[in-house]
Amino acid sequence: MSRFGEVDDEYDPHALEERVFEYWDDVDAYERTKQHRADGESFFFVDGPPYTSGSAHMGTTWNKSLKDVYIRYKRMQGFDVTDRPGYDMHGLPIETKVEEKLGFENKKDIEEFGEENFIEACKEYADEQLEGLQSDFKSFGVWMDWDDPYKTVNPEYMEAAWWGFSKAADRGLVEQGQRSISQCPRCETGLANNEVEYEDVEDPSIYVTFDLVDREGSIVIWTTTPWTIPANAFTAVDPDLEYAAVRGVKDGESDVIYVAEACVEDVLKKGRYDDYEVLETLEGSEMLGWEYEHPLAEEVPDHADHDGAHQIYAADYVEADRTGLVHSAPGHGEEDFVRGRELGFPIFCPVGSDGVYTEAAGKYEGQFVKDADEDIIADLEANGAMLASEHVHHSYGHCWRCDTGIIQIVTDQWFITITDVKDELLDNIDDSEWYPEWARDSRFRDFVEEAPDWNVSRQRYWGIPIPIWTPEGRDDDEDTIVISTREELAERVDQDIDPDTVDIHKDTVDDLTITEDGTTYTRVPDVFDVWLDSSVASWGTLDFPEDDSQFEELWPADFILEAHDQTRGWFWSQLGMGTAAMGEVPYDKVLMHGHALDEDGRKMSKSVGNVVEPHEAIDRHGSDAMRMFLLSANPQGDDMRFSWDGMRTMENNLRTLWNVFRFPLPYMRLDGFDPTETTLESVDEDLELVDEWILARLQSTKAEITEHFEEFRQDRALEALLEFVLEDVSRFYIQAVRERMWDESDSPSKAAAYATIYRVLEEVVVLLAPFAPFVTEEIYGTLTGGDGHPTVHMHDWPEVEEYWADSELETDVAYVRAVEEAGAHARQQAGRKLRWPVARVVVAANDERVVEAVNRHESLVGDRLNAREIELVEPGQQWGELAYSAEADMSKLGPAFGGRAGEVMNALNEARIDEASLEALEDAVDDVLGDGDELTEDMVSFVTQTPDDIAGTPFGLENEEAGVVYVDASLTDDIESEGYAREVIRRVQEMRKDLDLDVEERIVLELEIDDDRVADLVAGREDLICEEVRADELRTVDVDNGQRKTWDVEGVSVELALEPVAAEASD
RNA sequence: GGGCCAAUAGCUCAAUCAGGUUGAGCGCCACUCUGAUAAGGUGGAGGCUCUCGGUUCAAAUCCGAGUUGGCCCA
Repeated sequence: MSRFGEVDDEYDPHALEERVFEYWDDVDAYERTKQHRADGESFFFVDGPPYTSGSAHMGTTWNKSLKDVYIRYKRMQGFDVTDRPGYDMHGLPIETKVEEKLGFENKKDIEEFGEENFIEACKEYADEQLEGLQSDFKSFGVWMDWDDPYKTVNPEYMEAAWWGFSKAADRGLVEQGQRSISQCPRCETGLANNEVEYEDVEDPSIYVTFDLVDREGSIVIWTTTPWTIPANAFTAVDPDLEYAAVRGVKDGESDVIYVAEACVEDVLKKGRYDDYEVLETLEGSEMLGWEYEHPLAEEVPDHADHDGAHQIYAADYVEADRTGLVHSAPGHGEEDFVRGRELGFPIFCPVGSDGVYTEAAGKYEGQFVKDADEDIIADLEANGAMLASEHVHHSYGHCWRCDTGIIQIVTDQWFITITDVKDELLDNIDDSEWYPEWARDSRFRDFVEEAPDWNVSRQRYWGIPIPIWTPEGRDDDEDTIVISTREELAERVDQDIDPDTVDIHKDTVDDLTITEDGTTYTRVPDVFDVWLDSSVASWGTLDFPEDDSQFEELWPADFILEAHDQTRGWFWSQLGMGTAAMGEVPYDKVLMHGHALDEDGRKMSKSVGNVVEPHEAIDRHGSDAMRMFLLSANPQGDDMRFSWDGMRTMENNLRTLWNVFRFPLPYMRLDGFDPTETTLESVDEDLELVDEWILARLQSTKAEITEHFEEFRQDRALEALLEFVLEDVSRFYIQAVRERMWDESDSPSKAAAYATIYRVLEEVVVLLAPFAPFVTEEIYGTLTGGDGHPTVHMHDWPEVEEYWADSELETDVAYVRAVEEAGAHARQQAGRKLRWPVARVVVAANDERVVEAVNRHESLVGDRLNAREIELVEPGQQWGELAYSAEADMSKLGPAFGGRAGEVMNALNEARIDEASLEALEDAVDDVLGDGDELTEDMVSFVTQTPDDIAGTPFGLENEEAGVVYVDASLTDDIESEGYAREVIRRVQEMRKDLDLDVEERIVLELEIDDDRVADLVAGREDLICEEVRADELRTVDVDNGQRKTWDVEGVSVELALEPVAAEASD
């Protein structure tokens, strides 16, 4: 780009972004930026791998934008940042998508299709999805190493998982065992807790009576899963809870039932008893050991029949809810299973992995459990064991992928027994720093404290095979071989394989056997839970252990950043795996952001139809605006509401930046301004106050932005930067230096303004580059020509230059601006447009610094407020003809007046007095002051009430009242003369614009004013008018080539006509 | 059912930790400027600070109980 070249008149994000993409390509911007930092201190960022199904939604887009902004920021600070993106490509979600595509119903279809073919189809599908995600991420300018992402399906990555797992096994943390797990009967695999989604469904709700063996009556249990009744082994009570024996009467017959005392009324009502009587109450502990009969003993002949079966036991999962007695089936429920094992019971589970009753279920054999509910309910009724049967709406777990209702069954699974290292896990949490802190201390810690052993085995195909080989014919966890690398695999297996080329997916490794000491070992057929894949990302991303060149230096990760759903996901799996394998937490700093919600704060969901696609946002407002909008949201734990309005605002902000940037370009070009020669340092002597001020503001803005970045509050950094650009640069500085740019001669002042604005723009663009990488690139290129870096993203992060810092000056100008704003307000109150001069502006200051500031900037204030004269009233002095009231300071009034403080405040606010003294004030509020009440200086501040013709407006900084600006709007002939002249000028300018005249074009003007007095006043300013509108003479005009128009100026009719001089000459 | 977080102007948020007359930006409306012009400036309207209790002279703020939303867990 050539320096100060022509740029688009308007900010057009789409054309601009397209140009920048091409430019990046042409100059290898990304590669060179990375290369530029290759020798820097390393910063190890690890990308949490998105799952490759579906495209990038607004949440993913937010996540990647955040990553990009911090990566760019760190790079600019000189760090060599690891930026390898990752993709999570294994797992059930992809299997189910592929099954859907192929029209498969269950595992049998897959087996017929062939494991190898199925795995290949999954890989193809995942790769397709990956490409879609990559192009989405690239489209909004994320700079990561897209040519070399880590993929969880690559052999070297799978090996990283094997290695980690084998380290955990070395520490004795891998075991096989029975567990009660959530099983998806369709996918025929166990699910991790975090793969279970809860939905509201209708289920049976039954109250069942178990007849007692040694005494009259029965106990009552409640359940929503009738299909677990066949597996009942015992019933649980709370030994400390009060229970009651109740005789209920129904249809003339009576039953004795036992329930918790608190539940008596509810249960009897459910059972539709006409009347009841409490026979006795007893503690749960007194019921322990009572024996009862299995209500389906005949239907299920093989039911649990061991010693101690069908008795009452204590358990801590009992609550005084429903009946206060809990039907317990250790072959199903997790708590039941744990308690059953404690009691030493054998586990009876008559249900297969497909949810169909086995032979052990007797009468129900071959039925799908949920379908058997009806039969079981009917049988219980027939057996007289049904107290009440109804239905209930409740939330019930479903498979996260196929939406099938899960069942709890006990099966053999492989575990990483992280409960054995719970203390270590909790200790390791403290080695990580979280933003926000509560995410770690409240949320994460709670989760880790309660986390059970990690079930890592899945009975599926598309995953990393579990690298465990067991002696043939056995599948227990004794004498196992755990393989850690491909090399080790090649060495130990009986078959001949090449470790460099072998793909270690299930179809390949299933056939491999190991023979050692005369024993043949075969692999356990399971694959890993997909969460184990990403849990090893901190070394998998380095291709460790295959490539050990970086691990030592980089590990653990310096920084990770994900949404709050990853507390139970990646944040946890990495802690678990890191601790099990390495004894350490694999990350130092964690930034946890929220989810992207719709405009109403609801979750975006396809079924609701409120999803905003990122590409639509880009189409409407551009990538830069979208990024800035996303990055303007607080990243620490809070959810973000998407807002089209917010998007538009960001685009408008960029448009203002664009206008600020292109405004000085024509002048700089015209004057041949060369920023390498005319540097800020070279024009130091010629800098005007406003230049020094904007440079000082720039320094404190830089400091503020960097501080926010270090606290992971890029939203606040952006806010500070935008405020600087919009408030300080656009609305104040540019306004103030415009006239210096118009100066046609080469003045030192103009050079100083150029150098200042150049420095400001350059640094602004660098500071904004991490947020808006496109527009900043183009601006930077235009400013630097060939002299800068090839890309703004190679630039160093701007540091505060103490030389230019000047907090006193910043404060002074802040006062001046406050005066100006208040003056403009007062003008409006007085009904005097800015075009009309006012006789004087009086600044009544409360503070000596205001006096200084206004003195130093008197002409600036005078110009801006179009005042003939600026008058100052020193602190402590009073300006004539003012009335006063008072404002109360509640922090003083409260303690002094107690309950009456509010009343006193109101009286003070309403009081009107002639002089600002406490005595006068006390008199005015006499009726609310009691005997001995006294007002003091610090309780009140006086407020002025102004006379006619004069409007006053208070001004100040941040709640501190610094004084009052009065505008004297009384009229004189001189003022009216200029005012009317300005009215004429402005209308002529508008007509010039209508005629599309060039700025330099000369005209002749005709001027006809109805009102004699006004005509005289305007005549006195003919020179001014001619000069401003570039009129050569005033005379009658032939409007064939020009324009004639009659205007209403403050009620006076003014006829104007003009034509260009050139046009007239050609007549 | 339990844990964590949030709730303040139409919208996005600040003020909450350390109690003292609720603020900003955007949007809307009116006015204004006219050599950045699909830009700029000024003003106005707009708040039972989610509800109910408590502590206090004083509560958006502290405490308790709810309601709604989000995430997590069962």
